[in-house]
Amino acid sequence: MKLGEDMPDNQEQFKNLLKQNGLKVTTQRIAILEVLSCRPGEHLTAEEIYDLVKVKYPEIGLATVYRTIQMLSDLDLIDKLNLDDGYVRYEISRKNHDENGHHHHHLICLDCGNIYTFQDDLLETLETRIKETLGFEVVDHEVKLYGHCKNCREK
Amino acid sequence: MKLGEDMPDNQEQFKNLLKQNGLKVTTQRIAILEVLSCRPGEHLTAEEIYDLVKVKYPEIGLATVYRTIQMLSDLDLIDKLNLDDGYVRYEISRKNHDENGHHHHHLICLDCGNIYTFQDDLLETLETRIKETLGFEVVDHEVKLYGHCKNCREK
DNA sequence: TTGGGTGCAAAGGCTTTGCATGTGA
DNA sequence: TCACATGCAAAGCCTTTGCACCCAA
Repeated sequence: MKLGEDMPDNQEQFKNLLKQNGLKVTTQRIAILEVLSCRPGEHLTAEEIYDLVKVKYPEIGLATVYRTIQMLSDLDLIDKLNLDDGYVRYEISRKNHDENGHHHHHLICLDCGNIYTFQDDLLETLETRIKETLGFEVVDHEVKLYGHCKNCREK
Repeated sequence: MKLGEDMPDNQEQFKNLLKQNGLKVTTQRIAILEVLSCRPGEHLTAEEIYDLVKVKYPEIGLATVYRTIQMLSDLDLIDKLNLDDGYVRYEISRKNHDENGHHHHHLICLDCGNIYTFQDDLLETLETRIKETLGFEVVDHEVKLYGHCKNCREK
């Protein structure tokens, strides 16, 4: 996604979504979504989002960030990622680019901490098999793969 | 695993592991491991473990439970499971039954909250492919599948 | 105008830590 | 004996909540 190209569309969509849900379009909400939209693939904590929004909008409160994050999550506009380090992280949803509505997967480097993402439909087979054998119908999944990234392995 | 059958072995192994690591064998540590060993497949929070241990050992403190849990996790004797509900859950590790050292996967029912587990090596293929294409070497993974279980679907 | 939104500070809730006492080796 | 372990309570830390003020519609 390029800045100033898809972004305005994204914002319009967001505004409409708010209105459709009886929510108000506020400067704070727009600012928070913008921060996340400008950083696809980054996984920001609430505090990090707070600090980034404060650059352009110093009056914002941390509570507003938490409330907005929750709202964005409810609206499926952002994805949660929990790395068990005490922070919950968020990134703009890529659902638009993923027909089946599934989340992408994360590769987490144990050495440098970088997070890489990838799309894969391999789990489709698995989910079909689970439904047939266990009667469990999968509607969503979260996959985290831990290991050593290319850069760290070459060092 | 049956009570009074594999359990003593498990305990002996545990005691040796403690000694090997310069740690002391205490009543509390044995009691906590026992509670977890007797409940394979259950996913207990620290508080739940605390309550269960208190039945046989009422003097134990919650801090000891937290400290022991951390130790058991470091020794790879228990697995962590985070369902993002504010609690971290623990279960006795099944690593012994899993040659490659990988964790099993979790099926989480969105209706009743029950957690089912399954073993699968389908990810092997995926991990090989990831190594070939991205140069990322996977050493561990965590897979959570959310959906509707058989019981809930039949209702 | 007016009900939802915001900012600030206080409260919550799980987990960790400090410290004096206890105990396994 | 003595270093490690435990219990209790206090502190930490991320997140949520209460409330008076504010502002989008």
